[in-house]
Amino acid sequence: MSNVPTAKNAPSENSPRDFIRGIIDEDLATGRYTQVHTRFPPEPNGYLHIGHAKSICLNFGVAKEYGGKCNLRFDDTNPTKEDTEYVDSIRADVHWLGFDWEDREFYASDYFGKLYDYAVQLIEKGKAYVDELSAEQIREYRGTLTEPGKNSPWRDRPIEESLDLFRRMKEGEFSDGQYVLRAKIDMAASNVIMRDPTLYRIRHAHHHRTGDAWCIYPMYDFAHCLSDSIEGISHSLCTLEFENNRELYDWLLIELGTYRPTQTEFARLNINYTILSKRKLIQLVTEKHVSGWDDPRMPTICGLRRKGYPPEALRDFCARVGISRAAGTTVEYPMLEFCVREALNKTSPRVMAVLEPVKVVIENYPEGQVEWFDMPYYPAEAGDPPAGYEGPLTRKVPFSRELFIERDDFREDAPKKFFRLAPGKEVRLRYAYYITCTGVTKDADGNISEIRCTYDPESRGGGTPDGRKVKGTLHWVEANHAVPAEVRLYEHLFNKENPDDYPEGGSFLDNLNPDSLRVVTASCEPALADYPVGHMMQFERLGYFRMDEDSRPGAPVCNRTATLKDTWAKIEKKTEA
RNA sequence: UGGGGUGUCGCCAAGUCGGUAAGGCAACGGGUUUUGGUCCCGUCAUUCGAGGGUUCGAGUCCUUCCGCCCCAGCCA
Repeated sequence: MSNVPTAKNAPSENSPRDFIRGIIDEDLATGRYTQVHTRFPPEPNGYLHIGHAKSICLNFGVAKEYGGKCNLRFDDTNPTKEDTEYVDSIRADVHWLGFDWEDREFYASDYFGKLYDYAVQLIEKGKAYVDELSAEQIREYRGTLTEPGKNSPWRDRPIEESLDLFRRMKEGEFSDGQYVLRAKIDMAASNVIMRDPTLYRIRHAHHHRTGDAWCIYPMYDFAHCLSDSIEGISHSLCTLEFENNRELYDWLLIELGTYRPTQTEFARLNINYTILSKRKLIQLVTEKHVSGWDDPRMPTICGLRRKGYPPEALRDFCARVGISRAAGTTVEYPMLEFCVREALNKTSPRVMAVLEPVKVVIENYPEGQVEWFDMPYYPAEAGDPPAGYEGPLTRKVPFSRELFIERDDFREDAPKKFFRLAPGKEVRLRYAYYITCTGVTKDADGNISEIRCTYDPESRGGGTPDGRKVKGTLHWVEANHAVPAEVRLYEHLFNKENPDDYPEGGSFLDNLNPDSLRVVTASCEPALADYPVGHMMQFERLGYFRMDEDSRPGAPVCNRTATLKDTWAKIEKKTEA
């Protein structure tokens, strides 16, 4: 009755508008469809990446906005490439992204029986035939983009004969490649896909779900439209490269007289400095250019998750990027990073860690004394703790005579706009004291081994009675309580905006960035020793980090998710130039 | 040189019936600030791939041209 969605269920104001939602509005208004039913149909032959996230957000998003449904369907029609490892990862990734297919998890292989029956119907109608040309011959007979193809000598084989042969193909009487089932359409069609496309091929291979029950498998074009039809899909959304296949999609469903979904194509996602080709992603993994599918430098969902990208950031990114039919457009990586920072800024507790430490000795601070400061995880200006957060709001941080600060935060010869620590200059140590640099101690090689300072006892907490201002506030870690952490700093995996841009005879691998991973041992505040795997935090003034799976008790491993915006680096660069 | 698509600011992307170019990212100014972060405020397309045409008026209509993407798997 009345949860039949109509155009009135149109998305709210803040939902992104795009041509697909426009089409749905119209279909609902004209009554072409009365409900929105989409599907996300991955082939389980690899891990999902951020390009898939766009499709997932679109399909599940549109269904939700219109009060409809979205199925998860595995397009598992090619047993030689597919595996349960992939279906498991896909299920996990879609869930992690925040979408739920409820009880609608389907497999094209669920329909092998029905699909076989449809194929028989097509043969009976005289619209399909069993061909015995070899793969090479079929290619030759197909013609070229500018020349028509020619009919197979088996094209007009009697229906009964095709029926018999097709049955025997299924029974396993023939070897791989001996016969195929082809649609009888038009060998002169200008759309090459319509030149008697192959519908079924023989593959004596073990299927991850149907085992050895079948030795003939339907092709994508045959299985996909019918799977959509069987599931009652209204809007079958796919990427642009399937545009040419739409004619066959429609042809098959019309010939078979079944319920007819509408296929609509949209442009796939491209991001600069990254590669989203499944083939190349597999190559990166198998040739060990990365540590695995979930290497934080990978654009896979699991890689981004491990790097620390939150699902809401990915969803936000997909919404901001939008949907269009303009192919070959490339989104700039900073757009993704913006979404990540925006999500993390609101939810990440602040802590302190020093990536590249240099020692500071506070000459007038009592030797042996340790003070413990209560420091807020969620400083007021950084927003409130995330909704539902019930953990501690502060932690204890020790302070003493010997500290570490970031090497970058000190300059012997400070440039004009440098307002961090330098000889004679005063800065604030976050939440602690004001210190003034009195000099440096150097080792035999002339490297700074210690920065000597004095502190103002009146400035405890980070302010002074006289209200004097300091321009710089530095993060720091007390030297004797510092917890060492392995910190993995990531850069783009490729050092070229378009990794596929390489000279003749080269490879995208030539564009691999040798510095995409840098590991440092950071000095962290004690609280860091106990955070669980997956914990997200901001290292003040540095960036967002995530506790990695490789962490061990007392030996944290942190992945840098993203840096904070660094205005100083920009100023410095500009003054250099 | 066949067919199918597509071209709006550095990037992504809105632009009903033709009515006089949204928004986001980036960038650049300025304010606030115990993160050179966040936040706030401001600047940023007389022009819509190019040329013609129709019209009082065109990104939107007509026309010619140009660029880019996809299709010749028994892959999806």
